[in-house]
Amino acid sequence: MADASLALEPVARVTLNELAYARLKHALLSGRIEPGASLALRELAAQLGTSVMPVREAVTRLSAEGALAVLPNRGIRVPPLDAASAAELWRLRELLEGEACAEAARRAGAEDVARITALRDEVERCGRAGDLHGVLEANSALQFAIYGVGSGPLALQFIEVLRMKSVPHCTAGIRRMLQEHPAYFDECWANHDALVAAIARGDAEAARAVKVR
Amino acid sequence: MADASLALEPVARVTLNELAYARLKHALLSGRIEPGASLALRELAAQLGTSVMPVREAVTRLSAEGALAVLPNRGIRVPPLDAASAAELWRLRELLEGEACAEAARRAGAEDVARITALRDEVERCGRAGDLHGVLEANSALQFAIYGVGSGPLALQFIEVLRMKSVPHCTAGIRRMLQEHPAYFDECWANHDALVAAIARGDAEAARAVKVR
DNA sequence: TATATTCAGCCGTGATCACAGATGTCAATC
DNA sequence: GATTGACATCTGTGATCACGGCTGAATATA
Repeated sequence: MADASLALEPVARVTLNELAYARLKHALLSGRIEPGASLALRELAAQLGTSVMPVREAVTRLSAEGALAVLPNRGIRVPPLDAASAAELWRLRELLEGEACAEAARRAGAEDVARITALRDEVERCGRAGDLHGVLEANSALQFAIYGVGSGPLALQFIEVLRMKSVPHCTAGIRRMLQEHPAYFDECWANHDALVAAIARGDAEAARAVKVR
Repeated sequence: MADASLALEPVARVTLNELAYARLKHALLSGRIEPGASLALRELAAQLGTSVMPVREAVTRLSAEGALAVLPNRGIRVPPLDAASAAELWRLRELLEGEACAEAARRAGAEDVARITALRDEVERCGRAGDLHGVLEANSALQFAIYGVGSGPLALQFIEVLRMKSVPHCTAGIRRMLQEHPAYFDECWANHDALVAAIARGDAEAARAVKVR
């Protein structure tokens, strides 16, 4: 019998459907899919270089999470967001992301704070450069870095779903603001600063109270 | 042109994959799938009378939600729950279900309270009869009736996912308790009473604080 | 010219087939 | 008798095909 003490990490078996899901999720979270756009299974499959099969499962999953909507015979869209759903979405985001921030404040060590501070600077840098895609990407990285400190994978997954549902509807507004009223974002940077400061001094309730998007 | 003022509800287009999902979800929530059991795509398809296709998408979705786990070439199981995941699961359930109870207490009308009271009685009746399946089913109905009062579809969906992940691991323990220490459940009925009473008098914080499972 | 109709093309959904990996049984070997 | 080897079988994954439904542009009709 072979010696089992090597403790080799098993090779990650990543299926094409997971890959397709990750690709679409990232596109959604970084604001590259707009609410108006119409996608098609076969076209996405061609872009990924696979058959429709993996894409179909990825889309089924995103549709189940409410991040995409499949219109019977007419393609795939980002579903519209009515006022009631939007209100619930924000309430849940505040509940879950607030709790995650509080937990991060309770548990963050010095190295966590340093990493988070660096990411905050990156967001602000992209913002001042007027780089919409960069802002969304960096902002997402910042927030998930914060949530990752105190929250488990399950909470992170819920937050991800909530963000996938809201980001596409915010992108256009953010783009306009970035072009027309860049000064508006000073308030955002101030909120970022307040959140990072609250985490640094371990003030959970202050961290929960800050509203960052 | 036809008169459009009839305001007919569009016919629900329910696909087989949604149906398969609903069937599996219900089986999970009512404790009919045990953590040890091994399922197979083709067997489930045969039970549903369809091809593997719809079942595959339903399982993909449940696997994405963490309610089922797909082992590469070895079948489908309820994933094991380690201590850390279980702790996070309960924390999130308390956060979300507590919030939902609080919201229900704020908004419940007399007819809501009446409906909820009737369901509570049904749970207790099944419990006293030693009917495990009935308890799980009725308890699920009771809690979702409560959550449905004050929460939107998104919150309900999250709660559903959390329960799908925890119910299978609780079933065996509940069954044992029901057979060996039925008196234990008096405490549960007391909690149910406390929750219903808090909702009836609109005491949100009391409703949030009661721990019902 | 304006309206109704048809038809070709594209869509998601479901079924079926092909394939590689993992398992467990059974026989051959030492 | 214990161990190892091969093989039949069952698994999920991915590709391909068939089908009914919807859309939109071109055509026919008044």
